Amino acid sequence: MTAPRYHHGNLRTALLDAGLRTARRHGPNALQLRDLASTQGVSPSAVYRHFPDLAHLTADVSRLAREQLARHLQRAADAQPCDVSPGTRAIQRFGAIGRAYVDFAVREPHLFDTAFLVADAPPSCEDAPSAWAVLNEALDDMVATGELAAEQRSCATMIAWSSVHGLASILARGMLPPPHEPDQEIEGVCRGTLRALGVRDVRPAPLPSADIA
Amino acid sequence: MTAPRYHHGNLRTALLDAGLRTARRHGPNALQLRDLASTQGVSPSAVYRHFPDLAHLTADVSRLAREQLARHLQRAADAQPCDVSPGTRAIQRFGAIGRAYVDFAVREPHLFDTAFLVADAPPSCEDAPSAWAVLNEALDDMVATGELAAEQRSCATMIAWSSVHGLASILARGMLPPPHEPDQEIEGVCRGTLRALGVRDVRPAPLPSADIA
DNA sequence: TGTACATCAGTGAACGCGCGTTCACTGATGTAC
DNA sequence: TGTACATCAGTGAACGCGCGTTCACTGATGTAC
Repeated sequence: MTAPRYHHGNLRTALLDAGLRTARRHGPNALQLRDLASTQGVSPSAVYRHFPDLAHLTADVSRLAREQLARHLQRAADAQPCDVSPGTRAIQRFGAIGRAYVDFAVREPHLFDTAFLVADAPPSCEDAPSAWAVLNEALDDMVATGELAAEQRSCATMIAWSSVHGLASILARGMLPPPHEPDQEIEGVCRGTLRALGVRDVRPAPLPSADIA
Repeated sequence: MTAPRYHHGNLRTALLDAGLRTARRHGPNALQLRDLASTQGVSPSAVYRHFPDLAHLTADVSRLAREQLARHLQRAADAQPCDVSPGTRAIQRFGAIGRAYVDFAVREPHLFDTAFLVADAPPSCEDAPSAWAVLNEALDDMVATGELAAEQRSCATMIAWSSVHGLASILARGMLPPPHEPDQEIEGVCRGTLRALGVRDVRPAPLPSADIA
């Protein structure tokens, strides 16, 4: 146990991490300046050494949530097997990303909400990694391997993102009237997305469900 | 001008209407009990004659927002021309509903947020009309006219709802990095949805943009 | 190597606010006889 | 047709709370000479 020191040493990062934990457990509305300060054993005003106000802190917590999502997507894509043709692999990676997106939302609904909250301030830097980039790289790979027609490419980002983001939102917020079978809905939507893009129906290999946070 | 009476006469409805206006202008987080009471010239405690607490009031405002959405969808479907074959008409109605869904979200983002907020209490009654029902009737019509294969029917609701809800959320919350051309994204996603469902690519007739609220 | 000093990163008390909710109450309404 | 009375729908004051933010301050750190 380290004794509490006058200088925290890493307060900014510690506040963001604590904010991410709070948001994950209780949703983005639970992000409170005084509360976060107290989790670090620090007075409320200390926060103002590192953030102009709560809105900016919140915006960065939101960004961290998006980055976690992006890493989750990237991991899912990278976990796909290599011992298949490049085209098949590209499709499998794409499918894995879509499923991981929904998986993230279902398993961490508060974090998903946090990632896409409407912020009152801009984040302090750009998303790194960026979920948007992960998706687009996967689409580019499908074009490169000839699995996705080039003339479909410009609409493909929105077609894929919309369907998967919509499904994720619907499931995460419990908007579906029961009875429903989430796994079937997910498969149905993912296969539908492939048809929308005119891509072969290849399913990704199932993954061991890795921890998210 | 009617003089303020001791008995309001219609306070419950008036509070919900005021709540809907507030939510529309400032978002669901702006719904405050004291504020709503004061818009009706009534003391805060009067609200408790009609609602157990703010959460229940909020849940009903959310329901009203969903009902407005449902009416907007129904109007769009009903405005499609009749002088075409039943199958073509069914597809056009379906397309009109999807576009109206996105149109609602883009033109009334706060109302859209309100419609799908995660409520702490149940609404006092079921949605009437219900957007879910409007969508499913349109899909049933496409099956009835032979435009949608019966074996696609079970997944069709989620395929359609997901893509359109996702696009609506993305546009309403300004999540798309510029530059973007909303109208093109909408057309792209709607046509993609038809491909996902294996339905002929028929576009709905453009509509005069009616008032929403 | 020691020391003065600027700078950085905290403290702690207070401000001002508005929130949802409760409580004992009173004014208005409608119904039974 | 008038009147007593139960019921309904409000009032108004207060409670208790916790929030974000500001301010003058002090303790710790690191650098120049």
